[in-house]
Amino acid sequence: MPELPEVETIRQDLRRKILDKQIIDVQILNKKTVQNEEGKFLRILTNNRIKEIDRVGKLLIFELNRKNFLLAHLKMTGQLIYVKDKPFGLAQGREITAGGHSERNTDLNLPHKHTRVIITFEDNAKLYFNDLRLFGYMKIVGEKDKEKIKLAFGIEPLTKNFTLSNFENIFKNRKTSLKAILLNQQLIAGLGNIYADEVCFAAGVNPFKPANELKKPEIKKLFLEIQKVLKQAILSRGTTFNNYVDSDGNKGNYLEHLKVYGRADEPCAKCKVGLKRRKLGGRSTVFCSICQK
DNA sequence: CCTTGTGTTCTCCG
DNA sequence: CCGGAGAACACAAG
Repeated sequence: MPELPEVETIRQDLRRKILDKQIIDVQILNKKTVQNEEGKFLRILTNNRIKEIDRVGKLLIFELNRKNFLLAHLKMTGQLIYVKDKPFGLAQGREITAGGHSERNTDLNLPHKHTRVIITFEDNAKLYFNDLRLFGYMKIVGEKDKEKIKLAFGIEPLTKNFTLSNFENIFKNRKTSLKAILLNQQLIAGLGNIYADEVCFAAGVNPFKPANELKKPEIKKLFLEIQKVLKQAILSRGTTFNNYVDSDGNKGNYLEHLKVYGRADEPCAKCKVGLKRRKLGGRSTVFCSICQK
């Protein structure tokens, strides 16, 4: 479940690894993952270079030469794993030394049965797009389409465009629940089920509360907590609940910071009363009925 | 049965 | 009957 902090972690790491390197080979192992005609995808990528890596919400945008853009969305179970050229005699990826704080949970004997696309660079390093459930995708688009897609997203919460007044406007004249607002990518980009629940708890607001019933101080608290939670999650390199790993195959460290997500029936961190779990828009939602009004 | 991100489709209301 | 909002569904696999 990569959300903004996880996708941002991948973006920052990959920027240092693959920028400006020539792509010498591309393999499509599962056609469903690539949303272009196969020949076009291979033709545009091969011999091209990634000039910059951008992100909007949970979507990665690799800027290529000649005004082409490779979009990559991980959806629920996608991974982008970078592996340097293997020293002779060692299995791919096994040379990485121990000692990191993070725990490796990915079989780095790549490719494996969930590898869908492999991009090879001039130094024989490889970028693997793995995806167990086949929801994720890669797609090459031109500049016009790229801009159109970016415009469809709402405010980026960690940019200067995210102002209290912009945020307040989102709540006006809307009857839907607070959490539905937070999850709506066309309003605010990047929050998913984990961070939406965490932000509601941190702000002390009930996720089921209708948007137009929120008071100004509640909106302000949400505004501040969105930024605080996302920044801390990025510093922790994201949350690994099930499937997520960074581009080195390492887990994120934010799991231990989660106060509500995945903690139904556990005591609330603030008041010690058992956390509740209810469905909201088909999504599991965990909250404290005492601390979140 | 459960898990979730997002695009599409359906329904409701003024 | 139109527009928009919001809810429901579809998808995928383990």
